[in-house]
Amino acid sequence: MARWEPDARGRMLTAALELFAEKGYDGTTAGDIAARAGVTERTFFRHFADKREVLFANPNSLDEMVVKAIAAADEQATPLEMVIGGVRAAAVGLAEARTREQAAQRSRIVEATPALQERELLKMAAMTAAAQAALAERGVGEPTAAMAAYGGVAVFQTAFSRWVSGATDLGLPECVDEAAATLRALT
Amino acid sequence: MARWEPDARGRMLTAALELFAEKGYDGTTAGDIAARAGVTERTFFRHFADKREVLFANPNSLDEMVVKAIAAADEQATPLEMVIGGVRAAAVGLAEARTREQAAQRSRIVEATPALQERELLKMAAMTAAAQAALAERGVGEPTAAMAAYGGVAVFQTAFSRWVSGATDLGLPECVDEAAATLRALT
DNA sequence: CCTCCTATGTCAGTTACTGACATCAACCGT
DNA sequence: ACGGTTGATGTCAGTAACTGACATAGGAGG
Repeated sequence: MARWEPDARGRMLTAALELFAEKGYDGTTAGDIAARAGVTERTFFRHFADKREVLFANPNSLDEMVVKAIAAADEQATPLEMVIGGVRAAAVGLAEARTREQAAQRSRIVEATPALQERELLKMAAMTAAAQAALAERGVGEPTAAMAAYGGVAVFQTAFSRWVSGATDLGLPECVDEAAATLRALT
Repeated sequence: MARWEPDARGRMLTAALELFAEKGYDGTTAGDIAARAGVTERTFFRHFADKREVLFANPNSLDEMVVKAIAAADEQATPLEMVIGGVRAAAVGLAEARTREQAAQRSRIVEATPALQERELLKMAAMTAAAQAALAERGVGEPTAAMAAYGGVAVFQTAFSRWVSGATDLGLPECVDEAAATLRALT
């Protein structure tokens, strides 16, 4: 018999989601989450760098998918097309990992809490930086790589927001296509 | 004679900048800043919602300038051009308020501290939302307004980053023009 | 001269973290 | 089988970011 119940991390993850939904992010302490998961607060902070990270603990990071897709993109594609292809791949991955309702519930929590919005924005900025670096790897010059990365991530954010809003029946990848078309129409 | 020295807020502002430069953001406590400004920690938190806000306490908010410029934009302009015009106006305002060296020093502090990056991203997101709302006011439809706002803010961020980097002798507004040209060339 | 207003001080309390050290099942080599 | 090592956890004390409640006293206004 194991010394402790297995999958402490998983228990904390679900406990956190439950508690955030019940009492809100600010209304639940790290100790609350730990208690419901049957561990101590100290253990919580061993698994998550801070309280916010519980909501951002993704095994299959979107960044990686974006980077891989950019690295594998067609030589003929423009930088913007490469990034859009990347975020589309990430969208496919994300939609496989979660149902829209799961994503929407998480989104509701994040949108209700500035501290969580900040963290989400930081993750998006990391994705932008990763895309930019991947473009540089493909030989895209500096001001262009930055702008293309921003554009691609903007497409992703717009698409995601529209997807979870329920304003459409489209899947997330199709929302990406839609947002990409909007971006192209801008100029 | 006044009961206290006047301009406590201003003293805290400069004390914070000094201390962050001397000991780093994480190395200075709110109490340190208050002490150097000759007030108590409690007073610090009465003036600033949290420790991060000391670095983001701008009297003339960039958002306002962007919004005003969009409201005043030429009827013929495309949504993207409206936002770019807005961030250009903000760039002019910012360059009037601070020297490049001041902006660069502040940038160094922010870039060295994830917590401050998050806050900066939140401010940029607020600017995006403000621009989007201003576009909506001008009758721009939803997916387009969001993408145009993202694009314009991306231009601003790229321009600002290039300006403070010292890689060019251009002024901030000219960096905006440059970044805008890069964005237009993307498609 | 009295009164309210406002900026500040004081103090106690909560919560997010962090470091140091202890514990003990499980695993690994002999 | 036995002993040493490892790794995930517990325990505990401490720091720092805030927050609420209440006290204080100059200054403005009647």
